[in-house]
Amino acid sequence: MATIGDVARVAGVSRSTVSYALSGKRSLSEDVRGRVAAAVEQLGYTPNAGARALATSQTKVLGLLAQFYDDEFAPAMMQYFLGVSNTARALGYDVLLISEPDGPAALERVLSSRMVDGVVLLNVAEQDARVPVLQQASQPGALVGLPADCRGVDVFDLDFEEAGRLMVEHLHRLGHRELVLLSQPEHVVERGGAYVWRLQDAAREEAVRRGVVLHTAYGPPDQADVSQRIHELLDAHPGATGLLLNNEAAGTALPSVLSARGLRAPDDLSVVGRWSSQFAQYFCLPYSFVESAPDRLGRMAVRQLVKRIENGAAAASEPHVVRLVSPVLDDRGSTSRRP
Amino acid sequence: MATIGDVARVAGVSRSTVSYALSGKRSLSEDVRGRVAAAVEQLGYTPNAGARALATSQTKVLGLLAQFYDDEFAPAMMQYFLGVSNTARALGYDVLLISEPDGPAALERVLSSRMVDGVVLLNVAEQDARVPVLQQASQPGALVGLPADCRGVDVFDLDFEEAGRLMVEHLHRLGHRELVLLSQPEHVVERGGAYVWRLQDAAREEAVRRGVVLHTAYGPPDQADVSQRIHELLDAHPGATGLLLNNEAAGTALPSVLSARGLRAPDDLSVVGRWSSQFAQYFCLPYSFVESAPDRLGRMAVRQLVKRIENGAAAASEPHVVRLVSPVLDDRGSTSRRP
DNA sequence: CTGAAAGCGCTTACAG
DNA sequence: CTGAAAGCGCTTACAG
Repeated sequence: MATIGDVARVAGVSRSTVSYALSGKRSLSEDVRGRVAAAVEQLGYTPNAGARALATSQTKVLGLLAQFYDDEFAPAMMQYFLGVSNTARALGYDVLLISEPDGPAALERVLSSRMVDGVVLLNVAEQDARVPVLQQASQPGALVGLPADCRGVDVFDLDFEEAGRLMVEHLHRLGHRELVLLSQPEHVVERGGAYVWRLQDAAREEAVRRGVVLHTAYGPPDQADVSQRIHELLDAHPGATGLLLNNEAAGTALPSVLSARGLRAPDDLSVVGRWSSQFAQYFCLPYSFVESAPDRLGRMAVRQLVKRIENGAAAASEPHVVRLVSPVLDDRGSTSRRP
Repeated sequence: MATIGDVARVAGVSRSTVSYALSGKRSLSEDVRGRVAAAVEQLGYTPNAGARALATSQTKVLGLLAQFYDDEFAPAMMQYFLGVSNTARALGYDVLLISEPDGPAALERVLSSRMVDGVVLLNVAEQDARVPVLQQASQPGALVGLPADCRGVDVFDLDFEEAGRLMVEHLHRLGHRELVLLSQPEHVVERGGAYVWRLQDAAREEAVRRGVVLHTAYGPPDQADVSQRIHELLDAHPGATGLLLNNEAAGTALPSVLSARGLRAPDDLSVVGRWSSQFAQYFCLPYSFVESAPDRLGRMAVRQLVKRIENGAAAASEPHVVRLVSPVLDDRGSTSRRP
């Protein structure tokens, strides 16, 4: 592997000159610049990333911490990855993917060994053991998900309260007075998936405010039973004219459930889900939904993170942000005036 | 941030002694070992990964190259990631996630800058521009997917030919004589997704061999039309008693299509898919399927890759492998004797 | 406009 | 059993 010394020798200049030629940090004569470029070309020289990191204390790598659970397929995760990865590259950073079960330990490891200039935490729970680790670290971090303690970190998330209100409001305006909300399985909530109850609680409050009856339920522990759960809910609440889904698997199962019951959306039942447009597209979901915009959240998190990394002292004094993205309803025609 | 020099000072030993104490590469007195441990503890010392990489020429990082396409949701991708990431960590490696659209350039970049000790290529197409880049590199690589040219790389993939034969054989044994196979959209094939026709061609040959009529079709370019495509196929081939799916979206859409037609599996139609068990579980797919085992393939690829990285000279002489994993049919009861 | 030199934080022969 | 020193491949003040 060619080193900067090899390039210098071939070009007949010093190593520092090669370095400056590559970084453009000082002006060089046409002649020297040309000789260096030729030598680089000839030797196929690429700077060694490790050596550069050691000299500059900058790795140009971002850590991406994802939490996986055996009982989750996490279909939105991929979109987060893409949003983070693409944005990072556009800003000159690579992404180190950390998916260890023990998130706090993994975070501590990559941070203290200086493998990364900053981190993005995905799937942040309300009480998330990774957050205090990050708060102690010298590198900045951006979170996707809303923890109880947001000090010293930048936070991005969908405004799930607003999403809950939006879903209820939308159907109330169409004349519906009795709704059912099916959320993720309860174990998602138990491990700190605060977004589930943030949406649910807000939907409940909005329902009360508007005089709408709202029945709420969690998805079954095993997604295989989700069709049955939907059947049970519709059986239990025959007066309900609207179904709200905060559960991707329920969305994919719903067409056959409705078909089995001889129901059609929106004629017999109005339906609103909450998932990403990529998810809707891939699984051909014919329902209106609140867009959860995972790619956008990933992008926002990385932008803010890189800004903090590169602004150095200036950024350190800038206040940290908590940005809750307003949900947008993508109307696919699965809701209509109450029959 | 504490350095090895700080630890040495606090422990009252030399920096090399600290290094040896940490690596265990030479025996030290109880006393010294204890003092070093105490100093490390007291200072919260973690070795700087970049400095270590520079000194050892080993980054302990693996590159993971994934190709994403706008028209794909790639539900299996996540399982590959998990298989790769978990196995890598278990073997002491971190994973750099590379998802740039220009795969060959990205590969060249991380390889020549020595950011990684080796790479795993996902989604390898038959003619894959990343493969020649890898073949020129000094680091080893493992592929998931079967390229035309396998020289100098280790290759892992599901045996899609065998999968195609297995699906046909299974239904033929149950007395079925006319089948329909719905594959991925054609654009997946066009960009080199050889696995699509590897399965399809083998299924065709097996059908001919067994005297079974096999109708084949690609999924629609837009997955949103997949339900309609299934309807069309069933309309066009009323005599078909078995449906084979090499298309995840078709699997999730099928329940409502069957329901709409008043059909039931396996009473009216036998169904066999090809996807991962995680996919089947999350989307509650009630059909028998050939397990595509993405996590297992990821694991195998990483194991082989790490073996090559760490065996050094010994591994270089070892022949490269092309391992096609035999498919396994997970019987969920969606097939039965021909009515 | 260019170069010699120090330094980033490790590891590992070499020496005792 | 332990230490002084060289070296990994860069960058960047410092000097001219």
